[in-house]
Amino acid sequence: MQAKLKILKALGDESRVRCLLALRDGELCVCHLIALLGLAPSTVSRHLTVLREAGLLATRKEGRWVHCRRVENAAAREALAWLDGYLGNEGRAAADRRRLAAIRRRFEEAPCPA
Amino acid sequence: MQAKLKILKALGDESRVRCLLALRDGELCVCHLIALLGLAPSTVSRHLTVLREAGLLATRKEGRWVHCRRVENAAAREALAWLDGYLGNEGRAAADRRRLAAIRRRFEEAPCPA
DNA sequence: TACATATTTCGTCATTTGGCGAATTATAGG
DNA sequence: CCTATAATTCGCCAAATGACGAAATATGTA
Repeated sequence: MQAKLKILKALGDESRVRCLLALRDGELCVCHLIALLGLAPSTVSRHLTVLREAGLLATRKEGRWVHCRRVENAAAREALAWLDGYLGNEGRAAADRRRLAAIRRRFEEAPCPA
Repeated sequence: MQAKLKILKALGDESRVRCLLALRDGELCVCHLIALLGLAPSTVSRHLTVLREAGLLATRKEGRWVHCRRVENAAAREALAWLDGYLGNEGRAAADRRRLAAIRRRFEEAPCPA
């Protein structure tokens, strides 16, 4: 029960939930998430560590950037699929999705302003 | 998103999850949950308040006893149904179910030892 | 090499959390 | 009434949490 409970605990924070929902459509780099959440880089990094340690998030380093994606194992997928259905259409998640599109575009032109 | 997030936060604690799973098979009185968790009555009461404020738990007073049950609305049911599937068969939950049967039996004979 | 960028780690701070025991409230029974 | 029982509320404490900024750690670029 401990592993899944850790997942539950990790889901008990709005910023972390927003990160996970933002990753529905594929990988994002940390600077995207920093821009999305509007929090200090160190704070976002901490949240991502919690998600990683809960087994919900995997990261991949590419040059200076760290790309984040959801983890694919059973315990994570079960939780994430439910999360998507439960919160994926709530106001905040929809707004984030729109903002994220803009952030993606912006980052294709200019470097990360984090 | 706030209401559902409150639910998520409420689910981020092992004792509260155990209470909710214990309530799968129907109402329980607070003293059953106290016996099940092995925590101080005041602590259990606090957890139950969190669950009630999250909209997951309803209570009904009958004489000296307070009976707890799961709430039936959509947001709660969605979360609880998922929780049952996700954690309902984990070791701890199964053990709790067994212990609960014993606790129920015991309480039919003697008064609450909380 | 020197510098800028992306991210993490660390130290600090205020707030929240989960636990307890003592006191309080409500109700049933002698 | 008085007492016992079931719960809750309150005050306390230690530990965890979420936020920040400063410093450290890569890594690409001039």
